[in-house]
Amino acid sequence: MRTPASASVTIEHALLGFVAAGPLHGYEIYRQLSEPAGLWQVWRLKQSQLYALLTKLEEAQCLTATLQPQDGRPPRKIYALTAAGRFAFQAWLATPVTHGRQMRIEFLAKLYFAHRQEPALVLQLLASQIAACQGWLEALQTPANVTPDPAFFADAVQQFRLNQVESFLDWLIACRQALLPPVERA
Amino acid sequence: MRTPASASVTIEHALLGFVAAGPLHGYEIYRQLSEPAGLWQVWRLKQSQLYALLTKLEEAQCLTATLQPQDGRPPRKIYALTAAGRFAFQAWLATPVTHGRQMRIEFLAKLYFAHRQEPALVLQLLASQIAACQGWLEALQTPANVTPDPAFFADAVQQFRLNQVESFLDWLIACRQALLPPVERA
DNA sequence: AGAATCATGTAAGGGGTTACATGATTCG
DNA sequence: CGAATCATGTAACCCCTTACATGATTCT
Repeated sequence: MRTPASASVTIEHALLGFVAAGPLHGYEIYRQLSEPAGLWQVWRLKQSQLYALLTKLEEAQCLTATLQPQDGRPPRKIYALTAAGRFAFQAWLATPVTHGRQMRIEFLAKLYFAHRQEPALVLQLLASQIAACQGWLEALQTPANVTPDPAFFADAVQQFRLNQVESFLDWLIACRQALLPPVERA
Repeated sequence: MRTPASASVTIEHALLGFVAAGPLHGYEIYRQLSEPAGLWQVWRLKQSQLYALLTKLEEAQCLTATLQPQDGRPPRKIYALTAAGRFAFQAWLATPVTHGRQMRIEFLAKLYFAHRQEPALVLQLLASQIAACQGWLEALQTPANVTPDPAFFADAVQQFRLNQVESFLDWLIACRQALLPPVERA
């Protein structure tokens, strides 16, 4: 009964990225998802969960399905993006993640699809995520988040978080460097 | 029906740490857990989940409960550690986490209880976690995990992981430095 | 012929979250 | 007197995971 209401652009929107290049049936999506050097590296889905998510995306009208009968086999459900689906996917792809815990899976998934779609997109994604991380850094250094009298545990947690964000930034910047044409170096 | 069987020393064993200093009733555990500068920083439990976990720990015979009636109130359930519970807690506390994703909550929880119990324990915990992280680093550099021909995405993921582990190590070592008596500097 | 794989799913179970229930005490 | 807090929980729900079901091809 509870409407998600607030913009919950969640990771399942990543799946739209497989269909973005053209209509596909469920099992083919599963195979692309499972390629060892691909998205599988960071997001491992069970087949059954994939089917559940596809059904959900269909209900959310991000995907439309058409049945393609096969002789002597269950019919394939060919999924294609709706206009809303294409919009939702591009929005997901362009939005940086808002918490450090989303870097490990969700941001890397964005990176995967950005690179698949159009390598130039990767630079935009990196830029907006770098800006977001710099924002986290400032928030962490805000007086409200700095414990007045230093206690071991609170300090350790604070340092841990600073350290995490800084390391994300280092990595993001290194990724950007790696993408700039080598010509730039003079 | 499936027995966890293999050593699944999970985070709920952290709760035993509250009782380690002496028997407590559920609500008091909740209050200590909710102190803003304490474990709350890293692990936020709903009251109902806390009660559920306490029940589970009781069923697992890590805790015993004795009812203490109060007039005009529901009786308090006073929890105390069993021998098995004390053992399980010490084992949990002494074991480094095995995956990077467990650093953010579970390792910091270990740190919290180690410091509460006995500051000297913190150094042992740091040392064993440092060793574990160095192991992860070596595993990541193993030929099996290094992609033969460099592809953008696989490389980015690999670099992300290396970067994460290195940053954990930096932080762990900085924590250790902060704990060594300042006398050491000459 | 028999086993494995392709290609869909459905069903049951476990764990966690949200919301609700209860009844006295204390605070303003 | 009314509201918030203390101090226990229970009930319903959602999500994910594991296991099972189906029925035809393809491989040995």
